[in-house]
Amino acid sequence: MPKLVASDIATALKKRISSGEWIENGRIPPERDLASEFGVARNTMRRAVSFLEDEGTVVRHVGRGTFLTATNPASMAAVVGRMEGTSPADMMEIRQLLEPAAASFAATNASAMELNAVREAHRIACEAQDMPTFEHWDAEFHHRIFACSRNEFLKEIHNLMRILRNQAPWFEMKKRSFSEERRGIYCSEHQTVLDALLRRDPESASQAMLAHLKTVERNLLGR
Amino acid sequence: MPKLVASDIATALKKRISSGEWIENGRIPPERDLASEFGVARNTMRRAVSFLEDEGTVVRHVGRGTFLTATNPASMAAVVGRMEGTSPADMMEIRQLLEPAAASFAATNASAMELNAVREAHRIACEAQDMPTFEHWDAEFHHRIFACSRNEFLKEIHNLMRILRNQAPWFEMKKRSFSEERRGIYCSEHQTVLDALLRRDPESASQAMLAHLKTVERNLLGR
DNA sequence: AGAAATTGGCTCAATATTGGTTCAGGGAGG
DNA sequence: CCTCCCTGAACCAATATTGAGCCAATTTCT
Repeated sequence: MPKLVASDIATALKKRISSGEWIENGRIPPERDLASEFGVARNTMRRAVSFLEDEGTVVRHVGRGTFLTATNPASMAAVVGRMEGTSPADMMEIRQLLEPAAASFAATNASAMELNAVREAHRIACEAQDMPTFEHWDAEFHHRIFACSRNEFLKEIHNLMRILRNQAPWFEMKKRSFSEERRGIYCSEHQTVLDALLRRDPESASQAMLAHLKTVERNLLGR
Repeated sequence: MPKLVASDIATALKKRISSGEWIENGRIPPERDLASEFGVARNTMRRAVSFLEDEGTVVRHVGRGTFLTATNPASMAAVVGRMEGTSPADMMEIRQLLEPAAASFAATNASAMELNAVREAHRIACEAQDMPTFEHWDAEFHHRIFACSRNEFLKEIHNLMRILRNQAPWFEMKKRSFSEERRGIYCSEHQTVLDALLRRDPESASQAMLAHLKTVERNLLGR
């Protein structure tokens, strides 16, 4: 039997990590525990963990413990936290990437019932008499298109964008950029998108959505 | 068994919350009760609850109790929760939308230093002797490309994907799909992307990245 | 209205956990 | 014999948990 050296322990550790066992809190057991579990001295285990540390797989803090990088639950919350500072310009850029694709997916995947829901949101938005109502059904129109994209991840990203858009920097911006004329333009552009969806034409749907988003961006960011 | 720390309690709490046990009043038990139930001191439970508070999962009122939030932060947490169930197929679809764009942005926006960082990650990945190391620097390569895309929102979405990819359903899949031959292919594809970035050629960078992602998807989902 | 109980907010000293470091010894292989 | 690496132990410094007490806001009971 080959002798156990630190680098062997390191690869054994990596295997354990890959097994996902410690993913939960992103924290791996104390060196002393690991050492006894693997049947080696703490010194050896320390050197093994040091390999992982050099690789960047792991970070250590005196008194706190050793943590997997980019996996701890706090990081998820941190991501969301940082997202709250997203600039409208950045988000609009990404919307122009995702939303035409969502429209394209919807054109091929949506059920008749789902398309009806999209049409309904469009109709109510067009008939809305005040800005909050219009805005709500405008958002709903976009949301329902994502809803029939058949991609859960895409849907959740849109939910994120939706939440972010209801926060501080957007609120004023939307108010500033709104006008009766623009509402009319939005409605007709939505109509174009909707028509493409009903024709089951992914390419047109994607193009129409992109055109619409460019209009929105122009109004919002004032170019 | 490793010691129970506040963050562990926090994740345990989150589980209890998402199990819907306290949904009725939207109120969770007093700290003192929770502390004794989980077998920790009140101070520790307080710190655990503070995590949830920071995340916005919960609001506290002196004399009244602690309540689940029905507003923005909670829905944000819900989004994150639902995202954890994202299927690899869905995510790969979105990666193919976002990552070529990131590469394209990077080609035009990256500083020379940032490109060096990308090259460095590529080099280490190519020289890696074992799978975890390769995987780490492979991920780092992609991450650094996003890092110089100059779009904060895009970067954060990628952070999300990165975290999700470190969770359960992906682990086996990655292990299954790995082979020495494939590693070689990935390295050469990365090289193509890197070359395009260094040439400052957005179009080629985007195409190369897309081609790479299609390879990854094929290997991962087994077509 | 007023008293009592409940509940979160806060502080503090004592204790425990955990990574960081060092050192003396032992065993395997050249 | 010498080198290399592991073992075992002790101690340090950073951080966390404990357990207790008191306060302030709120609710509930009298």
